[in-house]
Amino acid sequence: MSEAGGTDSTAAPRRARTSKHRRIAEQLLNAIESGRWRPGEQLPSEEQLATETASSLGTVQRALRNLVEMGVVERHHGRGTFVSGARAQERQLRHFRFTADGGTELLPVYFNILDIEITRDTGPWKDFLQDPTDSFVRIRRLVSVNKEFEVFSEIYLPEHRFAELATMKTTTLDGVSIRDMLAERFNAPTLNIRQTIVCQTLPPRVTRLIGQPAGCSGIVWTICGMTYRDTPITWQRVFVPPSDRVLEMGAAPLGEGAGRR
Amino acid sequence: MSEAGGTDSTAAPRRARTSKHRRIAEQLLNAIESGRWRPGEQLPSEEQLATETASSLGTVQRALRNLVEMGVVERHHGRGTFVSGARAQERQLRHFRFTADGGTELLPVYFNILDIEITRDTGPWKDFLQDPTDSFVRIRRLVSVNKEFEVFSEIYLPEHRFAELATMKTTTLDGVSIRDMLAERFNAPTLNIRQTIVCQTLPPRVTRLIGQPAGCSGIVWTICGMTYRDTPITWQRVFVPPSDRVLEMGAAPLGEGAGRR
DNA sequence: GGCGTCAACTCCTATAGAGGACATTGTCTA
DNA sequence: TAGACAATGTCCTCTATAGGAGTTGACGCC
Repeated sequence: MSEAGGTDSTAAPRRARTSKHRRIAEQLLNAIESGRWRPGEQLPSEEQLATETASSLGTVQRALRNLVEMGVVERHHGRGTFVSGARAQERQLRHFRFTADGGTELLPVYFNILDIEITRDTGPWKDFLQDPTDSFVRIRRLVSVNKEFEVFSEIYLPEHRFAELATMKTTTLDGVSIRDMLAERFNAPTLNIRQTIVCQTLPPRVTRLIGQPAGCSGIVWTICGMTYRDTPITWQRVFVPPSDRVLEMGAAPLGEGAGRR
Repeated sequence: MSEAGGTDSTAAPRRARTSKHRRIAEQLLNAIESGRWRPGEQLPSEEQLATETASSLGTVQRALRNLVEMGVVERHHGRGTFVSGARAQERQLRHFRFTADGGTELLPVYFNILDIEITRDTGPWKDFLQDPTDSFVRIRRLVSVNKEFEVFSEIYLPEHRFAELATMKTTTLDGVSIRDMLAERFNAPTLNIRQTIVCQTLPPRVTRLIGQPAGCSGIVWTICGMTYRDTPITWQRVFVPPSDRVLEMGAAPLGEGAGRR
């Protein structure tokens, strides 16, 4: 693990403030975050990590189990431990999706980028994203849900980390999930979210865009996205017009066996 | 553990289909579910459980850690392991709450029961609740959010388990959180939920009740509640009129250290 | 009574080791 | 060539043990 850089942080300090398995998890998290292993790549084996961190197998296993819970890595019996990729769709689905009635059928969604710009506008995103320069990348999109109705979405990201986005051609992002792209190209998977909803009259600029009558009520849905270490990365606001289609907000199943019956 | 009744389910079967720590967790879950220990009560110590289940400390600890994640028990260093009570408010708050803008200030909520009845009506709740007799207890309430606006809520519960509810005086439930009551009186804490929202014109019967103009749009919010073993217990539909107040849908933090920075 | 000390009880962390189960790969045989 | 087989690498489970750390209550002392 010494490649991870700097002093060996698993060395027991004079007065350990955290447990060893936490330190190991923390250290692996650092390495993954810094791109030491890319999404989909395999981590060293338990045994190897144990010798590298001078700890026993059980301790390493506990650290790894913890990372699994956080959604950072995946473990496969007999194969190995891998950095969770953007392909971990189940986790994405967990967050939210549009479904037909009953929640059985998942509706397809098509993205269409309007613009990508750097803005210094202030708003609720400023407090959440905490960009040192108070400058943000804003992506505005029209999202078509099953070609039945449209939804307007704007995403704000801290410029100091995602400035590169503003230089990208909008066409390269068309049809792509922003979250997948952040995970793959910026090593910033969305691991956790906070979301709020409000029912309000939609602003005229929005109703015009999504082809709804002026003064129409709708849902204003705010999604704050966080990556490793609960670092805020996205502040997204989605304007949803009235419709029969159901918006499903998935809750995470808890515990090892919470999913099964 | 032999008090838990029946054959000792921790005995290793000829061909173990699950791991021992899972069996232990399962068994403790059964005991808690059947009221062997009430919410707030203390479980036997790790050591005692280990001898009772003829397993080692580490195995019992793993089972207990699992139950903690599922929200079934709480452990306190130096004190013991306790069945999670309805007082585990953090878990409740995790689910959803109304807040003032910014999500900082939590708005108080006042319940007012309209009626409690047994119904054989069919609807989406039928598929979810799976009552063998297709009979349900329905509780309808008016909920005042900070005395600013009102919300209409109807909850359906399977009759075979909650028939007793229909015999209760509405006044005994006034002002009480249904979820807390289910946890305390029926030993059925809400451990997990699935929720969906739709923006639609509210039905006239609802707008009349909550003092909104006819034809008014609003959020129809459906919350499916589950208890131990993901057993469905509540199907709730809430009608929320337009307002500036924010509905916050909490997501569970994942992993042991997901909360900290 | 108030206060400190101590013992008992609890959970928490960590170790070393054994064996099992699953996946992959390469080799050998029919 | 196709299939059986073995070897290897990996995670998974479980055991037994040791010590540390937080909590509580009893006891004795001032």
